[in-house]
Amino acid sequence: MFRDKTCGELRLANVNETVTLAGWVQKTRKMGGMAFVDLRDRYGITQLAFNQEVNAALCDQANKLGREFVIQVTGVVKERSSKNNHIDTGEIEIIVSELNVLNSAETPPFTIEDETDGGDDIRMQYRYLDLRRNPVRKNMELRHKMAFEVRRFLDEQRFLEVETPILIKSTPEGARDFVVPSRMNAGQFYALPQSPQTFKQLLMVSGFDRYFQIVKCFRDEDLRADRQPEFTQIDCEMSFVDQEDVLNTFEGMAKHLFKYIKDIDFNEAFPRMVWSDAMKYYGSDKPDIRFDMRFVELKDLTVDRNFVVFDSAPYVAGICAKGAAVYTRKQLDELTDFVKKPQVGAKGLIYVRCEANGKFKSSVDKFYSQEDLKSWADRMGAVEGDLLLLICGTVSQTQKALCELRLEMGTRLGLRDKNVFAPLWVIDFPLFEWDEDSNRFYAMHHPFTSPKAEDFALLDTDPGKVRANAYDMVINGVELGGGSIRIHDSKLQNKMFQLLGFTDEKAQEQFGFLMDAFKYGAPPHGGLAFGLDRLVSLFAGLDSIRDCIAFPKNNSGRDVMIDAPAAIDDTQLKELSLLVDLKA
RNA sequence: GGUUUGGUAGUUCAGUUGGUUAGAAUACAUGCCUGUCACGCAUGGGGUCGCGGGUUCGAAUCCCGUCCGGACCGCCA
Repeated sequence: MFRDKTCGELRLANVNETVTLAGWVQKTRKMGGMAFVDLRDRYGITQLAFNQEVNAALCDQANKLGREFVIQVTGVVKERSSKNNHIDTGEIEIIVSELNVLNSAETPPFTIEDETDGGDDIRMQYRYLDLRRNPVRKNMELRHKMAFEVRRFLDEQRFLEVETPILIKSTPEGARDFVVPSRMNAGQFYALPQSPQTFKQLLMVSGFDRYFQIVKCFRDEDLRADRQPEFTQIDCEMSFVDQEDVLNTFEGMAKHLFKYIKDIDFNEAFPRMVWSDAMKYYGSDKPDIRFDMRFVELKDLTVDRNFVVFDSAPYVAGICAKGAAVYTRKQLDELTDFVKKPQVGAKGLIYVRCEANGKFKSSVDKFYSQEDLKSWADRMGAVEGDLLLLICGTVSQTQKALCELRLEMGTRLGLRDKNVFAPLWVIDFPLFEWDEDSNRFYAMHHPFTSPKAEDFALLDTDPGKVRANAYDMVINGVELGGGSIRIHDSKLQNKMFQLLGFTDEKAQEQFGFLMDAFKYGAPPHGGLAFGLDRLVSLFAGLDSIRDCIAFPKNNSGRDVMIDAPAAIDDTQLKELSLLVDLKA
């Protein structure tokens, strides 16, 4: 046995016990006649004490230990004469009688401490060392605990975890597929699943009733702080349910996680917001409702004052930043620069300060009277000390820019506390999205999403107006999960494929197996999928999902530790019947 | 594909208007130190200033190209 105790568990109660510990050398403090070694494992740090007078040879041996050496020690637990209340084991230390170096270690390229001196790049290259650090390890522990609680909750709800294949078929809709060449079927390719969507629907046809899977999904798209090419979904599907059932079940799961992970009780039901309102008031389908600052339309109050910018814009709207009238010219210029960044895309920013005695100071005083400005302020619910920020342009441009500005102001005004959680459901998404480039409709969610029954008639007349039985769970402006009630009727599914521009042949080729399955008694069903990585990073207050993934990819989709992706041998290529043309 | 920002010691960074031998902190090594826990003190080693080209008497610094990171837009049913 290498050890009988861990480095995190010894207390005053253990004094005089003889124990054996094993772990890594965090730090040595050489005091001449004595030496202290901090021994670290997953569970904590325990101080080892050595004394020249007690055992000179052992003390010399301790003085030779380097950072991250792996050692095993045996000794007696003693109360410290000077205690350290910063660590759990700070009241005791081990008077070592036996020291065994299990393995030496080269000096690591960065410090293995909570506040490391290593940058992101080097930490990723030596991720196995980074994972020794408390903050990273704690994220992995949280992830484990959350996945565990998800399984516990869903098991109690009689969900069945079923594994679905990773090597499947490429589909043209949606994200780009990662593709795997088949050796035995020359010239043919598997695709890795973007989600187990069709399989979970088939499981409903199989009568599995309630399915879930914590599963890796793959999308070959550019990365972001909250997007990795391979990521983990909590994928769920239920039969004989309507939208209300699905929402209630998974609101229950979210509340379960908040309760058992963060000890937060949500007594109220999560608010529901229809998609059109989310866009109208927040300019986003994933609004951060930790703070209000809703958009207010002002077009009708701004016309006919010879201000061409507003007069020529189809849409004028603003937000009211509470207490921000104190903003200086410099700060306002910063905000103007912010909205004019190409990523935000506004042409400019109009401000109105609500000053003392009902006076207004604005960047458009030349065009608008105090009464005009007051009418804006009144509609926006502004009071003395508030700052109005207005943007104009097309509806979609303005919504996007104002959304970014709203979030920026929320951050600046300290309204986005990471310890406050504001969940909601966004519902009634449009079924279709028009794509200008290809001049056709795309499914906003996916082609299996059912239209709302009351909008059936619009399918033929005005497909763009059809609403779907689709929903997203949004917390603090993060889309954590989404799903829909599916189509379970093969005729309706055929119609959807038609509207999406599939020929019968193409639909049969791509999804024939699903259409066939629907002929054999498909139950009404629906479900959703949560992003586990996002859920964990939200709970941990992380800036990037990378921090809760053990071995993540970098911004360019590379694993810098194992240096993947990489070229493969010609023999491998030949086996796979592949030719590489880098110029193509 | 685009916007933006960075690359200088093992690591994190500073480096002014182009000008002497490129600095700091930390890590590392050596010595001293008997209650440290961010131990302390002293000494020391450590640099292809990402790479290539150009301008110049002179380039870490300016210009062009290129490679590699970060954030974001497009993209992500």
